Amino acid sequence: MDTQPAPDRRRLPPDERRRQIVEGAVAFFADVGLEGNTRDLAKRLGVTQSLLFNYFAAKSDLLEAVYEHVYLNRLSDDWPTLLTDRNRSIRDRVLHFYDDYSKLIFQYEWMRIFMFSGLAGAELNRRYLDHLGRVIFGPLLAEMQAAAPDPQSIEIEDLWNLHGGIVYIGIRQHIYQVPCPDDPTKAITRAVDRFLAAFDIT
Amino acid sequence: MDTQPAPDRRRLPPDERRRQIVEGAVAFFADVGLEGNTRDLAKRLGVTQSLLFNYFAAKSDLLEAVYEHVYLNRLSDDWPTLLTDRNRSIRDRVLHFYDDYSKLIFQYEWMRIFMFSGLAGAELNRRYLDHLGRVIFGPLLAEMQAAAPDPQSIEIEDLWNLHGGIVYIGIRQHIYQVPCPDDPTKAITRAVDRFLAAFDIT
DNA sequence: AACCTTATTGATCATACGATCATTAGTTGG
DNA sequence: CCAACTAATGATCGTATGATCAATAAGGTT
Repeated sequence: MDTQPAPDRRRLPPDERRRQIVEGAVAFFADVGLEGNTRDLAKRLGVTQSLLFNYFAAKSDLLEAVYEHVYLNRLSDDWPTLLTDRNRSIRDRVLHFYDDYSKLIFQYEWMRIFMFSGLAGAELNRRYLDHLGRVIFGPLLAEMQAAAPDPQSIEIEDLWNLHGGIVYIGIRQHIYQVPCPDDPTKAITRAVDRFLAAFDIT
Repeated sequence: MDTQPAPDRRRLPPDERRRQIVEGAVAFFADVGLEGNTRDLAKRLGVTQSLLFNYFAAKSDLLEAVYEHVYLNRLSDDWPTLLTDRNRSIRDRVLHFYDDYSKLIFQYEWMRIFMFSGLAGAELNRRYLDHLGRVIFGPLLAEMQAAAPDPQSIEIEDLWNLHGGIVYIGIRQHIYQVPCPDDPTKAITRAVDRFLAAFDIT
């Protein structure tokens, strides 16, 4: 047996250390919740608890950085363009969107931190869902109505239902941690196809 | 202005006090999460913090009572019977079930405590979902397969998708607290009808 | 009305946690 | 190789929190 390879690599460049702390904090708070304590986090990072306060004046500031790290770039700007590209079938577009989207959100850290902050009443979640409604489901509803024989039959609430059924896979996987399909693609495809068929969208 | 009407109604019968504490604790922990502290709970109840420990040896015991109060009778024994009653149409049975079920679970306290305990990794949630799968979705799948022209086309995962889309209404309402339909009946009915139509179940 | 039982309280303890700061030691530039 | 800068540490503070227990007083019984 040899000596421990890196007993304590102290004195990282501040940028790097900060990044390390934030990424560790994301993983940590995703596990234990936003009320996880700074001592346990420091232990997991292999640094002292006081070091955290050299980089963040208060725990709430660290949580802000965690939010920013997790929420940033979670919604691609390309999706509205993708969803309104009438050179492709609605089915193609929706499946492509949910393929991308599920890869982004069906992740342990995102799912859990989103849920933790939602339960804490964070405004961030409402803003996110509002954004999702305006930027994704608004245009998508218009596209579907344009493609459906009876446009008035589709409502925004139907889209939320489609969405909820899909998101629920991630909730089962990462929140309740019950057995569910490793690859959600099949379930998503079937749900989308049922949805489009119901409105006679081809 | 008069004196306070009931400054402190002390000395309730133990059973009644215990019930009052548990019910208050359900509401309290649903609001602030399972890590809410006993002093705030006592303040909300209008009793001293130490009184709580006369009824529960530890906070964890109080939480057990909260779980029991919230989870108990959340799954009616009648539903399996209802769902397998072939004198009624599948549509009737499913709508009836989700009418009952949504009334039971689309409640602030249930939704939030279920989510809080799920995030905390509680075995209770897995047991509940497992029970749901065996007692509700198992029989329901069999009924649908018996009623569908192509029985093999329906999978249990499709039922979870239907379920998730419906449950997501409650999640939006009570977890994220975003605008959503006051009465979910319409959205549920539409989702169920789309589902049954997709499998040609009449 | 006095008494007794016990539900309830108030004071208190031990620990957990966020936050602070003087001290230590890793790294870089000359 | 040394000095200066500062990243990182360790000790410590104040408060919050779960839990304990002797003292108190509400409410029924006689």
